Amino acid sequence: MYFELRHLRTIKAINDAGGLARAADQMNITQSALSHQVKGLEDQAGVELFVRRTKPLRLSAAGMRFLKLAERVLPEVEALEEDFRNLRQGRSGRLHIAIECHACFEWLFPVLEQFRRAWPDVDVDIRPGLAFDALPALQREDVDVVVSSDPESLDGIDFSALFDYEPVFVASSQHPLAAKDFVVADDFRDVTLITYPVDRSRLDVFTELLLPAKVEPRAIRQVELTAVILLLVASNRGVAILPNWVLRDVKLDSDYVTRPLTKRGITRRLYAATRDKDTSQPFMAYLLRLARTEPLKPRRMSA
Amino acid sequence: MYFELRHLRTIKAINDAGGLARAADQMNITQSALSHQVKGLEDQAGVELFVRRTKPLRLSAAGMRFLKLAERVLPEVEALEEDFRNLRQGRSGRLHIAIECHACFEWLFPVLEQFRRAWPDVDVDIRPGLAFDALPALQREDVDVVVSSDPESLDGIDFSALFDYEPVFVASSQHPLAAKDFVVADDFRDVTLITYPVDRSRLDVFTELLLPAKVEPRAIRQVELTAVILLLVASNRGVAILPNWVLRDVKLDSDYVTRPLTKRGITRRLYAATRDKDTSQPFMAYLLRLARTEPLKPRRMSA
DNA sequence: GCGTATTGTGAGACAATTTCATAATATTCA
DNA sequence: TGAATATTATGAAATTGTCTCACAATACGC
Repeated sequence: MYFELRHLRTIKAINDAGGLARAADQMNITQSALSHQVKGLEDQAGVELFVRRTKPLRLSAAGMRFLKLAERVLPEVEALEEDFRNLRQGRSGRLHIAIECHACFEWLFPVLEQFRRAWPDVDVDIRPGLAFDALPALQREDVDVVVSSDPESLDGIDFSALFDYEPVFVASSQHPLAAKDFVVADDFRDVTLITYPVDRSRLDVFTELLLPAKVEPRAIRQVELTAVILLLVASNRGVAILPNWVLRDVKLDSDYVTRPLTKRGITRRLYAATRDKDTSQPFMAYLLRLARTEPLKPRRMSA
Repeated sequence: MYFELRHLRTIKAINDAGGLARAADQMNITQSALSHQVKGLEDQAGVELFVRRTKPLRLSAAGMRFLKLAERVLPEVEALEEDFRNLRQGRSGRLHIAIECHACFEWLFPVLEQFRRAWPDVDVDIRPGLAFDALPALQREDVDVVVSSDPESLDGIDFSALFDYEPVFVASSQHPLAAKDFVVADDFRDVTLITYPVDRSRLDVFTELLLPAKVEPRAIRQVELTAVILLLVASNRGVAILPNWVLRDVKLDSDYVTRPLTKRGITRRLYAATRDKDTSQPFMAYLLRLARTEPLKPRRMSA
């Protein structure tokens, strides 16, 4: 017993049109074809779907059940068809973003907030869980964008530069190192370093400064939330390295100071990785444009 | 762009089996056929449903939407198929009952209560609205049983006798007519008659007694609920004619008395009309058996 | 009843799906 | 890396299913 959507469409059409002949007209097929089809369907179901005592035939009790199913299912199917039409025209789609850098929440949220207004039909999500192996996940279409500062040459993957940022040293204004104009690797031997709870290979402090200099901080404390890191730093429980954009909106707060890493400062660049076939999609282009400009805009200062 | 359930089944199978070849096996079809089908489906949709970078191919973002639809829709379709299988075996079905006689609620409810326990998959309902034209509705499969006391010879309709009943006169024990051993038509000239709010042609008092004798009661009051009729009768606001089964469970209550109509009493017979093709259905036969015995069983007396 | 509207049926035309055989491509493991 | 294996793709032929055409059968309305 195998039903098809065709059958659901038929039942609904016959019910709507109030008869087999009219329904056939409406579906642009012969009345004969419909008659055959109904016969086949009733054979399949093993149940009489129509009452044939009267002349425009009517749905039987069993037929009514079939109709109910049709009226629940067909709209859903049509919604998907509409969805795909939009997808072809680039109006809808999926935008699941994996972020490798933990602090990126800070600028990504406002970006997505603005994005949603422009592309309401796009299914937006952030998936922090995939920090590992984000690029394979991108190739597998588990996600659609990966934000990363380490571009790789990968088949079918585009890396678009977003903006430059500077990992800066943050410490309490009471901290001894606050007296310096800039900090260097050796300065970390005697500090408690507060970091995000991720592998060292994904922390700028280590990759850019401490690992090359083979310096190990006195202690490391891992904290999830950026706001909490800043809180701990302000109360002089440790120091941190954070991207400058994080500090933008709290700079006037004088509980802590920021200093460059090394005399010249360190500059890094953030990239968005996308599948090349998606890169030029309208909504993807829109996101990239937004992500390039939004984080650099001035923002209101925190209280 | 036309989707079919076949496509939903395919997507689901490929996802479940984790690959096209395994899915083909599982569906008892060649791998080639599935490949062709998927190609056709993607052409239809105009959207890539699978990621083909890797070897066991995987669903793309768009494919996932398709899968979601499949997982919502397919169980519903299978439920209907199961429903039809039951229907063929007579385990499920519909039992919508039209009652012409207003008082039939009284014995029908307990009957259906018991029926439901034995046939939980049958869709039971009472449709009092259809009192008019109930038999055409039966032919049209708008209902499945009609309870009536006026059998007609109709094509495709069976009338099964249920039980005999006696329309009896009910009056307050204070009422003058309570003194008589039986009542006749002429006795009604000076009484207020309480009836159900239906046409006279469906009230036994009129069809069996008053119309033939051309007697008109002094006043008629129409009341919907049997319990209310009894209440009014008990407080001597009028008299009524009710089927004896209604009075069975309140007989010992001495506020009112019952008397036969005419010296010999009047006997009527109740029938269940069904479509002949349904009459021998197991659950229909069960209902008829129940309806023949249940109303005659002794019931607990009311308080 | 008779004309009209509606549904049913069989044979052939047409379209879609499946199979078979085989190529192309990815993955695995030595 | 390269051979062996697993997986998917493709084209042509066979098969199956669906539709059309012509007409028979049946119900409806006046």
